[in-house]
Amino acid sequence: METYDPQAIETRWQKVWEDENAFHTPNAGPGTGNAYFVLEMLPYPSGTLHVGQVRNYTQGDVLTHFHRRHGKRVMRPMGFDSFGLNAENAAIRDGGHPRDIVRENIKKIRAQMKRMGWAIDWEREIASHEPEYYRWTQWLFLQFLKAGQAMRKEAPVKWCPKDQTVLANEQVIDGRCERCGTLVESKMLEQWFFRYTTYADELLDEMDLLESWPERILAAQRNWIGRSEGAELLFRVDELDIDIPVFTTRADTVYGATFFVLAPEHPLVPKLVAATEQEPAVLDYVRRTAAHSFAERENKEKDGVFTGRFAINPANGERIPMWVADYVLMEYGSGAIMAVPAHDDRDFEFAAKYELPVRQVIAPVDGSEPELPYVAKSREAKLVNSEQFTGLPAPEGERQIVEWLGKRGRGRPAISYRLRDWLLSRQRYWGSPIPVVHCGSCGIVPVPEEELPVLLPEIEDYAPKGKSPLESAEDWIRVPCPQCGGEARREADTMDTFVDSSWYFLRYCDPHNDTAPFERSAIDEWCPVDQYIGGIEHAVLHLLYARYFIKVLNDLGIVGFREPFSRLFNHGWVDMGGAKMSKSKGNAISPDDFVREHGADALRLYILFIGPADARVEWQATGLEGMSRFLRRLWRVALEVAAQSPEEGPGELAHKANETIVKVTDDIGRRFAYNTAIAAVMELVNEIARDPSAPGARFAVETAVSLIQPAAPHVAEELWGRLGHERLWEQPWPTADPSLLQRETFELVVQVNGKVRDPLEVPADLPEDELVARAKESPKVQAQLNGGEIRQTIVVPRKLVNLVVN
RNA sequence: GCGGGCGUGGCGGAACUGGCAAACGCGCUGGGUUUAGGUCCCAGUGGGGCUCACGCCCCUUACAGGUUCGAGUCCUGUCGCCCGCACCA
Repeated sequence: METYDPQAIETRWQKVWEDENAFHTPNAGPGTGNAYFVLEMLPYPSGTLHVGQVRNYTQGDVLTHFHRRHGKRVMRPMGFDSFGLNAENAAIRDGGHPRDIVRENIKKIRAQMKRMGWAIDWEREIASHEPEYYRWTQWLFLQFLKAGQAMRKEAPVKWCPKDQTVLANEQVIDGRCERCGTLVESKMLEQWFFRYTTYADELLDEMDLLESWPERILAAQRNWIGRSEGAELLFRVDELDIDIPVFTTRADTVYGATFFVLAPEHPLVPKLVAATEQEPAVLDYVRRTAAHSFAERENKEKDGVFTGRFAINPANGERIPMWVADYVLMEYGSGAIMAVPAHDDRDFEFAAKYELPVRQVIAPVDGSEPELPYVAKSREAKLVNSEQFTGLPAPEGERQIVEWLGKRGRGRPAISYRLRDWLLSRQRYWGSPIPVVHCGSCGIVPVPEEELPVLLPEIEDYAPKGKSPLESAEDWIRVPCPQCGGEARREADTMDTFVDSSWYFLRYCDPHNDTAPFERSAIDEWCPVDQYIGGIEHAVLHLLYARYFIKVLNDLGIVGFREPFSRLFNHGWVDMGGAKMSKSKGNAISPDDFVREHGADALRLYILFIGPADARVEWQATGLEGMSRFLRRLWRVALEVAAQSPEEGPGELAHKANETIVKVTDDIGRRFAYNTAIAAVMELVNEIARDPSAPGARFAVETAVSLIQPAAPHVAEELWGRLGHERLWEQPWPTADPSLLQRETFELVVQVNGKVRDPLEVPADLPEDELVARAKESPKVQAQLNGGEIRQTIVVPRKLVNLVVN
């Protein structure tokens, strides 16, 4: 018998699919129906693919085939997130232009993807570094600018001293740069921001529109947005005519405020201490704090310095000392707090260090004496030492105090968010230029849309210098102002690559459009994405940015929906040596050797079989052999069955095959349980192998081949041909024959006191009382009953009988 | 501290709605085919006990309770692990 030769089979079919453009799905216009958009997250073209990424795209591939064969017009595109530091750093390290590095990498990855046999519509390929793409990234930026959603502002920002660029909040992990691990510093800089925070409530509330996002992602986003309801209270600075607002979630504790703290970066600090005895000490403290990285600041013991000033507590008129301390953050709330040491851990720690007074104003309702700090805020806690509010439950006390202060103009309910605006400018070369011009007389002027794209200039030296390398492109940077024609300079910063990936799925719908980013009709046909697949690492990065982007575009009337990704599946990553497999960790395993030795089908099957699709798994190459073994067995059995004259008839194999159809369809379509789907087909093949000449064997083999096709399309296609058929990739998905799902008998589980005593084969149509009678007849059951009296009989139709005795 | 999740053989895992725990695969053991190795085929493989044997019994899903005729699955508590956020007022 001819042996299974995966190399020959796979390259043959890959050529057929390529020649036929088999997986291109053209636009058919909106309302055509049946459109289904399968999308995996945009890959970053660093080097070559590893098996962890193979997992992502193989899962998407199974769904692509599955939905195609259910009659859907599936769009399954591919592209590359090709701007960014990775290519730029490689260029600095090894020489060469980032563009050439990216081009090389994309070429290699594309070849690997084709060799994996993934059903990708290559006619829609995009790459974010190409002018044809970033022209429209720039165009979208201008729409945001017009709408007031993009702006320049000075703010305390995170700065990576190694990459020499600012970072978005989301790119700082444990106080370190997400990319290089360097401790991140704080700088006060004027930068470009998207007004992310204006959409905080929509980003929270419209989570209801998401059909099946994993709870952990939603939780991470809720957590990241960090909405908290409280109040803003006004404290007057004694002897100065200045009011300073504070945000608090514990207005119920206002009578316990014994001191007041400002962040070192608070703009009023210099004014408070100007020309006072405390000025040198305070300014020195502010300077020393600025020199600390965020991580250092978080981990050190709290300290601070007295300003010499006092604030007036708006509730009781008390004079309380004002301090500057680094445990108060300028970025949150108003950058100043009322400190209530009796009921806040941090304030308590600070008060203990500087021997500041502690006054308890909340106590348990049961009258017990709590250990301080006592942070309870519930109906179990009541106010004490709080003048007319004493005795109220804490939540009610809060409400009344805010209302009372409000009437006197000293407070109001307020909401604060942890979310900060999205800092989008980067002082680096390899990104899309921000399409504006700085003019001495007109200020910031957008580049006219018809002049887009603003092309990246060619420069010699990409090395980061703390300001954008584009500054050195003198010819490029000097331009006449589009408004007044006077001398002006181009914006030299480039955009965060997350801007590129916030809209790429829209471009797939109309990838070659050169007069607009996309036709609205193309978007209406395909979007939102029906099934998005990607790793959890983008929980609060890409996934939140893209949601924001779409909401703005929807409000601008550019797209007709609120949420970009209807359904999201988070695949688990692949570990190697106990750590997540990645290029940067140096533990990446290339698929190439496995493809060469066992074939793409075996690797595809194995990566699906290795564990539940959403679980993290450890890479173990030994399991791959089992998949090769299975494919050889399938090959042998199929050829053997193909060679014999068909002996049809609904035997046991026909039942088994129909049950397998039901199981596999449900596993793939509803549960994303590719591992058990494959196990089910294996079971069927094992069953056929026991007697390939049994009745129904041919039907069973064809079913097995058809069901395994989304996971192992090459061998399935080859065997389908040898079984006398054609073009399996276009065949309708098999449906089960209900009459063959019915069996004449079933195995009745007979229990005594809940323990299985005798499984009995009985006719399917036996009435309940007959089932019980059969159960009682069983000698094994009789032995267990031991003549005892049956107190209760439980019958589960078509499953079991449970006899309960004393 | 807050939030999300997990704990099943030597290993990866299955058991979806409470109904035969360990499907499927890896590994291992024995046997067959083969000049040999590999491939391939057959059988076995959670623990303990009884039996010459066919078989039969008991225990077992981190631990302790609970609900139920029946719990890996539901509830309470404990222990352990993973992930995200964290000086957010």
